[in-house]
Amino acid sequence: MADEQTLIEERRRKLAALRERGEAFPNDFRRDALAAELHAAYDGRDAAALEAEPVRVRVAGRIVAKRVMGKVSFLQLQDMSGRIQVMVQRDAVGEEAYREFRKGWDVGDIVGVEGTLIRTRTGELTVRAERLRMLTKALRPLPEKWHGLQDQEQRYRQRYVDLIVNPEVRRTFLVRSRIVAWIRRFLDERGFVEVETPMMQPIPGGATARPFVTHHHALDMDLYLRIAPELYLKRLVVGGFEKVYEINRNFRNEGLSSRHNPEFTMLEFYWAYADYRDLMDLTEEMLQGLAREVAGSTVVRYQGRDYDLGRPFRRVRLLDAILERNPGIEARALREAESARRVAERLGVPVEDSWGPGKIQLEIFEKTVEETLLDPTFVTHFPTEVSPLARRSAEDPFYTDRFELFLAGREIANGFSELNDYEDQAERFREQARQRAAGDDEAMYYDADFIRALEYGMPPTAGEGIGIDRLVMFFTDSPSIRDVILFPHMRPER
RNA sequence: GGGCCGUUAGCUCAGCUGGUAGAGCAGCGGACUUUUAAUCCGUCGGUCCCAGGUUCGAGUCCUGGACGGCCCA
Repeated sequence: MADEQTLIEERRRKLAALRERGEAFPNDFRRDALAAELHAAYDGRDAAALEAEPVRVRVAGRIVAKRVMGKVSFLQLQDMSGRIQVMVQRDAVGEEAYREFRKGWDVGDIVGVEGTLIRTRTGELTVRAERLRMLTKALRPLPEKWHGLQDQEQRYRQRYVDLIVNPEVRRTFLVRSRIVAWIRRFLDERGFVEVETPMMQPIPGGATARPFVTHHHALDMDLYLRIAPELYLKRLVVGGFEKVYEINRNFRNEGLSSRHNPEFTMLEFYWAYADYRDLMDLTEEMLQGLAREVAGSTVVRYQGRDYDLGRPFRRVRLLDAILERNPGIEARALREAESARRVAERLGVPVEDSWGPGKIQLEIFEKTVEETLLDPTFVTHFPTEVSPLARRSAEDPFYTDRFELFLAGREIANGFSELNDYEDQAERFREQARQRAAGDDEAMYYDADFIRALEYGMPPTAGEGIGIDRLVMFFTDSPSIRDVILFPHMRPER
C-alpha cells in the first residue's frame, strides 16, 4: 500500500466514512486563537500557572505531525502563524472520538481542536484536546516530514506543497510582502500618489526589450503586454501628478534564467522638480530604511557576504568605471565608433557593426565591470545613445543625467533626469525607429501621443525604476529569482 | 542557443566493473496514557523520465528526445 494511488484510495475510504456520517466538509468551526499568539501570550507560563488558571482555546490548522503513543497521542498543528502542539487523550475526548482520531486522521488533514492549554512534561506549550473536528480531509500525502520537498521542479510547479512543508519559503514571501508594503508607505509618506496604468499597450515603450503580443478581438488589433509603464507615468506628470508611482508587473519576451522571469515586478516613480542626484539620495534612504525594517540592521548578509548599506553609496561615472577596471584604455578612444570597436575587440567583447560608441561603451561596461560591483554603487552618466528617454548632461551631451544602482553584481535600479525637450525626444524616437527598421527588435517605437503630451509641457522631472524581485532576492538571501516569485514560469508538464 | 549535471516507491535517497531493485519516512495491522524525526514488532508498495540500440541479459553502456538545475551566450 504505498504507491500513490493506494495511498489516495486509503484516504478516500476514510473520507467516504465521513461523508456517510455527514461530517465531510463542515464550515461551522470557528477558531479563536493562532499558534503564534498562544506562544506569545503563554510561553512564559509554567505548568502550575496554566493549571491554576485554565485557558480554553479553539485552534485550527493542518496536521504536520502525528505521534500515536497508545492512549495518549500528539499532533503538530500548523496555521498561518506557526505551529502548536495538541495532546489527545482517550480519557479526555472519549473512546469513540479517540478511535476515529487514531484511524481516520492523517498528516495533511485540516482539523479543529478545542481544549485547554497545558505544559507537557518536556515543557512544550500544548492544547489538551477536549473536542476534535475533522474540517478538511486531505487525499494526497505530504512529502516527508524531515527533508520536506527538495525537488526544485516540483517545488515551483506545486508551490502550495512547498509552502506547506518548507517554512523558510513562507518566510521569504512574507518578507516580500513586507518589503512592498514598506516601500508604499515610504513613498506615500513623501507625498507620492500610487496609480495604475495600462498593462496592455498599443505601442510598447519605456524600455528596450522584446514585448509579448496579444490580440483584442472586438477591436481586431494587436496589443502588447507592457515592457514598462514609463511613458504613461510621464503623461501623468504632464497631467499634474507631480509625484507619482506604480508597483506592478512588466513583461519581457526574453530567455529565462536565475535572474530573469518573463513577468517581473517593478517600482517606477516620477518626481517633478527633482533631478537624478535627488533620486540617488532618495534611493539610498529607501534601501537603508528597508534594510533596517527587514534585516534589522544596515548590514545585510547575502550569499555569505556582508553588505553595508549604512554608508553613502559609491558614485562613479560609467566611463571612469570602465577605465578603472581596464587599465591602459584611452578614454578618448571610446568616444568614436571605429576606435571604440577596436578597444572592445582587444578586450574580447563582441560588438555589432551597427553599434555606435555609446552602445559599445555600455557593452564593455556590462561585460567587464557590472558583476564586479558588489557593494552598492551608483554608476552615472550612461551614453545618450543607449538612453533614449533621458536628459542629456549639460556638461557633455554625449552622456545623460542617468544612473544605475548595482548591488551584489546586479542591476537593482535605473533612474534619470527625464527628457522633457519634446524636440529632442522626437528625434530620439526617430533614431530608435531607424534602428528598429534596421532589424533591432528591441529598439523603441515612435510614440506620437507621448510626444504630443510632452508638447503640453512636462515639468523638469526625475524618474526611477527599481526591480522588486531582485531587491527581494537580496533581502531574503535567495540565489534565484524563482525563489522570490510564487509561481515562476515553467515549461508545461508532460 | 551551447556546455556540464540530474530524473529510481507518495517523499528523501542508496544501487560498484552489466546478472531479475534497496533503506528511512509516509501507509496498513499490532503494542504503548507526556511524545518531539517518539519507540518496538509485523507488512504492503516500482512505467528505474520516454523511445530506440548494443548484449544471452540494461536502472547501469550507446544514440535521440522530454523536463529540471547550474554555468555561458
